[in-house]
Amino acid sequence: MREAREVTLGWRGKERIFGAEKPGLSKAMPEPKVAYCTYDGSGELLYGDNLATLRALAAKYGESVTLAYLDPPFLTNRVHHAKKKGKTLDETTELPAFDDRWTDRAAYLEALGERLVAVRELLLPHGSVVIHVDPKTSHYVKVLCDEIFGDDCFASEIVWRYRRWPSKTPNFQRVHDVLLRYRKDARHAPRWNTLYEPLAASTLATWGVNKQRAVYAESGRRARSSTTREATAGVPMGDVWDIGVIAPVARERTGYPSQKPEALLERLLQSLSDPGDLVLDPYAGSGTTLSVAARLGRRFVGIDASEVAIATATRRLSALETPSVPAYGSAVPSPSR
Amino acid sequence: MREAREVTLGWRGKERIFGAEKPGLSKAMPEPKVAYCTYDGSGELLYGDNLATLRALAAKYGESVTLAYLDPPFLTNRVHHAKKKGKTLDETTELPAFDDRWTDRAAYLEALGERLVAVRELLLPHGSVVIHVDPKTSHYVKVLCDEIFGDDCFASEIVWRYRRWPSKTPNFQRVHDVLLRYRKDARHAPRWNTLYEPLAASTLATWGVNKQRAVYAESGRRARSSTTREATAGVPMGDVWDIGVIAPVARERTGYPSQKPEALLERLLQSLSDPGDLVLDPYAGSGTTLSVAARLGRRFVGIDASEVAIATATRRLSALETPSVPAYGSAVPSPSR
DNA sequence: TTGGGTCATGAATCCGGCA
DNA sequence: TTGCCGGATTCATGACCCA
Repeated sequence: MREAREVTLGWRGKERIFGAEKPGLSKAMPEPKVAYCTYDGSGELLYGDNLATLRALAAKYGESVTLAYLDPPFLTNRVHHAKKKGKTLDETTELPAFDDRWTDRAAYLEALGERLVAVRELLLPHGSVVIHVDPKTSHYVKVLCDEIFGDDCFASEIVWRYRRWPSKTPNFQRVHDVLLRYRKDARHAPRWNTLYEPLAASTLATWGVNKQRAVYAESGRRARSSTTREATAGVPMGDVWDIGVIAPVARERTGYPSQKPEALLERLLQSLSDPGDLVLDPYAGSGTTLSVAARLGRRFVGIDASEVAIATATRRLSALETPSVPAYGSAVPSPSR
Repeated sequence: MREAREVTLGWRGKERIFGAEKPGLSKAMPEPKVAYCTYDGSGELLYGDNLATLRALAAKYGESVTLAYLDPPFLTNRVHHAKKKGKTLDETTELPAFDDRWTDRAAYLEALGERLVAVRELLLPHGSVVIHVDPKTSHYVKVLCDEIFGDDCFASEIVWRYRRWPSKTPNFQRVHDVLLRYRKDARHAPRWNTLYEPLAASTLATWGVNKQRAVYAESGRRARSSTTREATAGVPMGDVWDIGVIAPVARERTGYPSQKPEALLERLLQSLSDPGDLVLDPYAGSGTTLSVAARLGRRFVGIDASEVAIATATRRLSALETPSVPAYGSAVPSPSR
């Protein structure tokens, strides 16, 4: 009775997501190849279809992942290309990096749903998934995820606010992406480290850098607040993050489309995983997640089916392990703004 | 065939939304009462159920609204109270303002969906709807709206980012609401005025306050940009808005729960309506939309079914029209006890 | 008039205590 | 054992007062 009033997404053929073949049973499953492995074996990059690979990982390792970050295509119905600089500036070439064309929204959601179900199998009870989407797809993905993870496991909608060159359109400029976070198990204390942001200007002006504390009158009623001697760490980080897109000339930039800033992944990994934890990225792309994981001492597994992605990520990871080459960015956590 | 693959929300009893009785046919429809009307007749506040009232308005006026702003309850499953200050601080009393309890999510979506269908009937071809929700409900509401308005009429997801006191939670602090904007008709140029934000600090440092212009080499390739003599108006406004919540001691504050800042409504009205246009708010509450509409020279219609809301909004609107009393007269101790 | 210092209190969220 | 209620936590910000 109650069940029948659940609100879910519906389309023809949806059952495919949940009725998926069990891991290891499909004969046609191509064996994923190890494209890169760190010197100490703490991280690897796998070349192959991510669905098949996720199922193979689940069969082999079971629950082992503390944080899974998924940066799937955004249902743009286009092929995205990687830019590669030639010797001269005119010789810049483009190679197809990934294909984001779908017969319809249902096909897109089926593909993503199957992968989310497989990722969930790999999560530890205190683990999280973060799915990176845009404001056109986020709503469908959230409703789908509520069904897969349970709406009581929904933790946060994180808004990544960036700044970019404005376009001339009779509308508010689109300057944000959305990250959905789910927990594996609502009854388990999640892995969590609180990060802090700087205080608001008005707070600094009024209270300075010391902690506030409420003061109560003898009657028990609230009186004025006072400051303490103790310095505050700042305000606990919110769910709206102001992080610049990677500038066209940034050192970090690889030319791979859809590349995300390292600062974004740093925040996620620092708050949702500890050193030594296993981080998973089934849409590894240019390897930002893996690179940040390596720098922050997390173990990692990345998967991608695109040759260009594998080449880009491999190059990036090797550069990290070669001490003579400076690593990207600094390990210093950057406060917002 | 194609139809069957549409992705929509499903639940038992959903057909109610679209199969609603036609306006004017229900005998039991209570006649809405005019609770307040401006001196020149350009704005009014109606006391009654908003669904019945919207249908009555549609029958009477047809398409006439340029901007509809809806601030429905957020599915909190609680009753929300208005605070009323007594003579002494101890005498602060609470009155129930609105009831946000539902049997399930489906019931909530049915109620909202019926109202959205009725609101759509009232929109001019170049009109917009803006629905204010929180990150727990926004996704369901967006999927529902895609069905009602068509996903090609989805215009923006606006993120209202605010600052508030922190809570101790092993999660990112929730510090944003979501506003969904839809157009009535994708083939019609929408009502639109571009607003501007101040330049980012980094831009100011590099470029100063003058307009940038891209410079192209003779080959047609992009060279470095230059500044022009002309001062820039700033960056066209984005879809992430940093606006403070109404401070506990602000004049603007009425004590009504869920009250929204006037700054938020100002941005919406200025960009999505012109002076003289008709603005509709079916969940008028404390009357912020109406008050801002009156100040900005827009015509307006507000509806609410709560006595406390009607009293609060009426007080606020009268204060605006009484020149001897400073605007925001709501902060003045009310004469009634 | 402008500017700095003081005050009040909130669409929060967790946790512990008691039913 | 589970579920509800109240206490504790401690940032943000406009109003006000006074120099």
